[in-house]
Amino acid sequence: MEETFVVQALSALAQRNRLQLFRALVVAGPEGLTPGALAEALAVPGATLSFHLKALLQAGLISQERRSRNLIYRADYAQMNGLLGYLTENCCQGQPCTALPVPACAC
Amino acid sequence: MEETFVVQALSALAQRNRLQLFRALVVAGPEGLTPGALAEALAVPGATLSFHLKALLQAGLISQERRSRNLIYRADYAQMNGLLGYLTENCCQGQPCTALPVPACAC
DNA sequence: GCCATATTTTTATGATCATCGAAATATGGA
DNA sequence: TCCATATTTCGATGATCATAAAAATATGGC
Repeated sequence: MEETFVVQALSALAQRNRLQLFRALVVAGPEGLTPGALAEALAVPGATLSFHLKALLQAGLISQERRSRNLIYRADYAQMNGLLGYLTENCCQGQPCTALPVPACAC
Repeated sequence: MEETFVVQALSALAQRNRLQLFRALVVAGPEGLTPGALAEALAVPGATLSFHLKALLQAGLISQERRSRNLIYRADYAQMNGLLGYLTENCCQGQPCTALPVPACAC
């Protein structure tokens, strides 16, 4: 995993609106959510929401699919797991650590 | 875990210098590293380094201890694990997921 | 007490980010 | 084709961040 990608992904998550957005999508699971549903859930104006969804999308943390008139956003669990794993890589030079279970979400 | 803390921690990690700093401390393990060693390892001026160490410290991701003339910085593994767990909390409403192993580093 | 070393704080500058109203665009149905 | 709905892009504003030189501070040894 690229350091540049990791920084971008962490930047994307390091903001209240976007963190809530991402978590909502993580909880929603494979069905995902539309911008409309998210805007209502988080009580954020459409333009602001779109701005933040774009950031998460460009960071590769969520995906977008058109479903007729709606868009559907979903969390990208693979990227998320890669990101989490990166932070603990080579922890303690392997020495006194419990073998690092990379956090897995297999939705 | 507080959302405010999570955002601050993610912000702290969402920067190249700080990410490298944190990872270096994660790899270093319980012995930690001094600012001098870190400055040399990352090739960053002292003032810049100190600025970033402070951010990680205030975010609770690392700890500081004075050891005579040197300071020693260490990664805070508990906070890191809490942070990682937060991102996957309530994933997919519990449904089709492999039970979430929270990533553990027990250094 | 005084010096050398290690580290932090101050300060200034330029760069990037968050917000959201208004305008623009896409989509499906009539 | 034309309208209504869903969503995004544009644009302006204020706020926050990264950098690093220079000055300030802490520590231990002499």
